[in-house]
Amino acid sequence: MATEARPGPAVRAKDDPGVEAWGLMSEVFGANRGRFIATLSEFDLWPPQWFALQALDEPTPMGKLAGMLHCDSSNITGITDRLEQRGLVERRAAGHDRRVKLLVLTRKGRNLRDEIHERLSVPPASIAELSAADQRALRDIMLRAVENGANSSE
Amino acid sequence: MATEARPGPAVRAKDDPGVEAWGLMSEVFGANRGRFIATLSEFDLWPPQWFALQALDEPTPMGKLAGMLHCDSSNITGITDRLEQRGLVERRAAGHDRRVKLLVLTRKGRNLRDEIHERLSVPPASIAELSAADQRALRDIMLRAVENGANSSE
DNA sequence: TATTGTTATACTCTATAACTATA
DNA sequence: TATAGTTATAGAGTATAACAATA
Repeated sequence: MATEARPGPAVRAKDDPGVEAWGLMSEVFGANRGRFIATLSEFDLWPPQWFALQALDEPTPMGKLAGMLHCDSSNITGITDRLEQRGLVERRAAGHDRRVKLLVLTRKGRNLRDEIHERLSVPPASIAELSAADQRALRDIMLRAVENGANSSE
Repeated sequence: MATEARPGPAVRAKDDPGVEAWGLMSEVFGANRGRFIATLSEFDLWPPQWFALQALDEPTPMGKLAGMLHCDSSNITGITDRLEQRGLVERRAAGHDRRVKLLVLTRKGRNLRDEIHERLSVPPASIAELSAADQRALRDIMLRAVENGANSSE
């Protein structure tokens, strides 16, 4: 059996622009991790608490939030407790099913979410220093990528 | 003082391709979080352990690794303990300064790092389904971005 | 004196399993 | 019976402060 006959992913990577692009994107994102953590820490938020605030665009059952955060439902209890103590979210009855509790952002929670979102939306130097043409091209490609994601099964 | 006179970041965002591009990149990355966590979990690794394996390209003082992972040195002790128990890294004397301990990947650690890297390097559908031209353009733009990052102070 | 890595402490996140209350 | 959320538990990550060994 000739192992060279059918190149594996590691070999293909060098010729595959998609793999290369994804690797470079990961690098740019990795370089941004420090600022991300530092920003949340300024607001006394742990990453999962931020993910929760960000996910609560509309009243959301706790179990559904667990799915969005890719964690067990039991964790959502604690995360919610701490956000609720700070007055950032509320537990609300669901009406149709008395087992379900809907999480809702308070006014204070919405304000905090918007403030942090604005801070994190500032692009890092690696992106901000691209030429205007590159920035526009990148935006357009990413728009198409997000469309792909929306149509994907996952 | 007219608050409308000088639009803030939130207003600028809609006209700024860099901000838009960064926001969309964040969206693509966020959508990939589930696969990232699931992949590490397959190998019984927590994210910080993976970041450590990934950072250890060469023998590295523990304090320097703490800087790379943006955490306190005291955490590196525990993370290293667990990686060392599994035979993935080694603590080695530094020679010139007997306070310093260098962390080195073992053969087993290098193999595991390469295997995981190969898995994570597969682009998500949102990127893989872009046209060949878009993938090449994205790769080229990201190459310039990474260059920017390398030249940046941060 | 200052620095490297460790230990002790306290808090948060994480999954699993057992539980309550609903359905 | 099955499901939504809680509690209990144990292991992992996190920062702070105090410490030993070394510089």
